[in-house]
Amino acid sequence: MAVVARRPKPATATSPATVLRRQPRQARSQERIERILDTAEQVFAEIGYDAATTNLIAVEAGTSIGSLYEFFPNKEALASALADRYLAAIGRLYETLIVDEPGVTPEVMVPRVVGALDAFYRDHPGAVPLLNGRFTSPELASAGANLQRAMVRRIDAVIASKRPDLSPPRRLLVSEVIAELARSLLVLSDQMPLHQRKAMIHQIELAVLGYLRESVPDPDDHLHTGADGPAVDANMPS
Amino acid sequence: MAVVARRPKPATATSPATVLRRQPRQARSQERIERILDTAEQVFAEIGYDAATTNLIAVEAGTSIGSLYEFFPNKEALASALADRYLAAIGRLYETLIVDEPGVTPEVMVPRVVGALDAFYRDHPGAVPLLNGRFTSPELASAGANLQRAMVRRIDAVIASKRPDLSPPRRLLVSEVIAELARSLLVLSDQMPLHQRKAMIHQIELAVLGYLRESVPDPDDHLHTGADGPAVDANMPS
DNA sequence: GCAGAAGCCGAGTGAATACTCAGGTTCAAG
DNA sequence: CTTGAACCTGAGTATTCACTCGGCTTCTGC
Repeated sequence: MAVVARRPKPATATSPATVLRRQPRQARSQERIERILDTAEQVFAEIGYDAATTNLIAVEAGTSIGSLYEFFPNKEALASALADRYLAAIGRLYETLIVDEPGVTPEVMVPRVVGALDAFYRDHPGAVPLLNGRFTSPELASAGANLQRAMVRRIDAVIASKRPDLSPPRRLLVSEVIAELARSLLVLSDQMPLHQRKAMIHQIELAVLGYLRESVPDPDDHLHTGADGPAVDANMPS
Repeated sequence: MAVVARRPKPATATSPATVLRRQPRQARSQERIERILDTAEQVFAEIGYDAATTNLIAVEAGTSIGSLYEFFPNKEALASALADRYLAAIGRLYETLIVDEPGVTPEVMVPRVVGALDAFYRDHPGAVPLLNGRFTSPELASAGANLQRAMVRRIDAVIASKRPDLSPPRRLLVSEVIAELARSLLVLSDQMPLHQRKAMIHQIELAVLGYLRESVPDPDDHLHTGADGPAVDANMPS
């Protein structure tokens, strides 16, 4: 991985926020940019960020390196632009799926969210290493962390509404665990052979639901109230 | 990542199985090799395989590139040698911990295995990307896959003994899910900030146990026998 | 103590590759 | 139609980095 520029920095000290070196004025170049990004996504996913050369990306996109560098200041900007795409898409997904609606039980919501995320990562195999990789640039890492926090907040809000009896810190821990389970699930399913993937995903839904039952015993469920209440001791963080 | 030689292959067509170019005859060089490997482990873990240069590893190990290449045929051999170390250690760990003994319930074994693996990966942060990385060389990938299969087999054997009522394919699926949960847990805990890690690990144990209860209802547990028996439908793979 | 083997060193080599730039082409406004 | 801006091109540049090799040092067996 190691998304690090070879040379310390090119002389152009442009603002770090902007991903594009220059805004395109014509439709032709706008399309070219899209094509370059689509190709970069493919190439990164297939051979990894480091092994991907900017020349290869340009050629595969049917253009020249010169054009690539006309708009993207450097190789990392390609990764950043892709990350922006992914973050927006996943953010929308969360907003749509992790909601506090009356009839939506965990048994309904968990498969829904898990299924949607699985589908997304299947369609975008480059997203996992980009957002969750160990050696990405600081900007990408913090972008991924923000996304994770957003998911935690949404889950926390839903639990707060459904289960007002839980203490806030306890709720937060559970939310964090669920979000982490979800993230690791995605990393996992990303590495799975396709034929096992579907069955495995379903089992993982069971694991999440199992964790919920284990960790947050349902007061309405007379079958689970009994000697094994909060299952195991010491559920709180130190 | 992309553990791929820059040049197709150096002229020396040595056997691929051997990690060392030559066996050391003197104690001094044996120690040097160990030091190089220890340093490589650190450096890979800190900045990743690609960003790590062989020169840096040599210097950090207090030796010269010449000496490094005296024993290791190329950069990838360093990774292979490390993988061998890891595989042996984790294999021993499985043999010790995943065992079919009378008094050992899931509630005992799961925390034990999870704790040991967590400790191992904490002490060896390079192991996760090396064995579970997406763009490692084919040899490393298949080594990691073998390890995973070994874990599945051991879990399967234990379940077979404890729960002879389960059908073999069902058992296998459950074993695979548990092994995958364990693996993803490690990838996860590897990326966690240390202060959250302990609490999170415990919660993940709950998730594994919760999955077990959800997926393999305990016939002895009168609290869980009832209307929600096997919890959710369609537990079998297509 | 000697000879030869084993080990060690690090400047140097060649290939890979991120990025530039001078010169050409296509567009849009007047 | 003209003109200048936007756009495109790809050979070339500068740099990095895996790996070599000739010369030196240390060890071991006799």
